[in-house]
Amino acid sequence: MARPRTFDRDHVLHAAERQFRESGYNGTSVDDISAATGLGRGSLYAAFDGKHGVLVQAMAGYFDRLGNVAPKVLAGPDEGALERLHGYLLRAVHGVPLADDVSPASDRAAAACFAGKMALEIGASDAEVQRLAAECFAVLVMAVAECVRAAQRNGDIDPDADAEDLAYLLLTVIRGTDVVGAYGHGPARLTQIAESAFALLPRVSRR
Amino acid sequence: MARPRTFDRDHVLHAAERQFRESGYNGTSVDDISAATGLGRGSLYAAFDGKHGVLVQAMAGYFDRLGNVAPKVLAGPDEGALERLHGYLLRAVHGVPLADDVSPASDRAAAACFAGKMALEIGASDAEVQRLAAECFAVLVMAVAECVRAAQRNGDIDPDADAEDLAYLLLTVIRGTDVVGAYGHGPARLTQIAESAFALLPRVSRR
DNA sequence: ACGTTTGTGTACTGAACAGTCAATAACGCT
DNA sequence: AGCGTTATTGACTGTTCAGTACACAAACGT
Repeated sequence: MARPRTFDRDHVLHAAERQFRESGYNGTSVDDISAATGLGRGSLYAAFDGKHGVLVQAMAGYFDRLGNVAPKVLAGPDEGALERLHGYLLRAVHGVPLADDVSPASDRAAAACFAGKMALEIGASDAEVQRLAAECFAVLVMAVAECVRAAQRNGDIDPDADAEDLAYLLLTVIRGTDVVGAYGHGPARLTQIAESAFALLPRVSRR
Repeated sequence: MARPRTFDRDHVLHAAERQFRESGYNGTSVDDISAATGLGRGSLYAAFDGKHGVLVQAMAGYFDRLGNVAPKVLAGPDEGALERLHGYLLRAVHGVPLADDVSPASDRAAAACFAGKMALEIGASDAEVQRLAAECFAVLVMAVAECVRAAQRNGDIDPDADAEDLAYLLLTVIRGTDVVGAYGHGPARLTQIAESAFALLPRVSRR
């Protein structure tokens, strides 16, 4: 009955996300978003309600992908849980888990957590962004904690350890590598950090 | 022979740092800096060469404080090294080590590493900021690694562990807590994360 | 006491900004 | 084929921005 939109909503939000990643929120103008997505200003306002709306909806899209991909990578039988955790840690540090469309040579900018970067930049003054980012993180904590519990059941991780605490710690390391990566350190150093964290997981009871 | 300046340079840079912390670089206008420091635009340009100059020199000031305080907290005899490491970890997570002037109830915004926040926001497009932030981090890595080596000499940490790797890991955790804090998590959670990291340090050889 | 030198405050400028609006284009239904 | 509905576009507006220029104030040497 009416004119259909000529753009793919998810594709546009993904392009906007890339732009926000590259320049930050305050460093990105509406014209930048327009250029990155190919949409005119009017369309952006009609479809997403302006700059802030684009950010919020781009974060929601990121959250959806995250909530689908990360638990899928981590969930599974108890036997391979430790190995899945290891793989996830290494991939997360290099931004692979979400990079369904990123070239094999994953770049640093794409690796850093989008939600984390936005939360650090404007989360203090933007409650909605902070809430979205916190939700993102909570989903990851649950997925990692469940994987840790699986590894505990399989006898790979000390059953006396608190699975949720370990999950928070591992994800804090991952978020930390985003910052360390921003300092200019290369993938080799980040891999080293991730491996060190993995190696320190409590493997057997020390009582 | 000429009129002396009426402001204290370090005090002004510190006020500007607080403003940058609160609003980010792109979210802070020169007028904001002017209001935060009490200096007029003209004085700011004459003394610091504009917004970018203020940032760079504020980061340099931060770097100086960091380079003086952190090694001082960590250096010392081998016997107390592990305890100093523990104390540093907890303080860093709550922003105490640099808070010479911050009220006892340290706030989250002041805790996050200034250099890390700036590097994540504009480091990708500002080589000078990235370099300064990386220097900051390098100083901390050296100080922490030296403290780890002291603890190893004292028999508190597994001598087979690579001290530098452990230092990178611990500092990555600290930087990670800056992001986790931005998600809105309280000091209790951050303390928990820091304690978990400390508890996982390799205490005895496992060969 | 005066003049030079430097710090300080304010008014100004051109550019960039976020957001709005009216005109146009494309589709499905009748 | 025509009409109503919705997407799309690009120009427009008022505001804010970083940076500059200029006038004034203060201190010291002479």
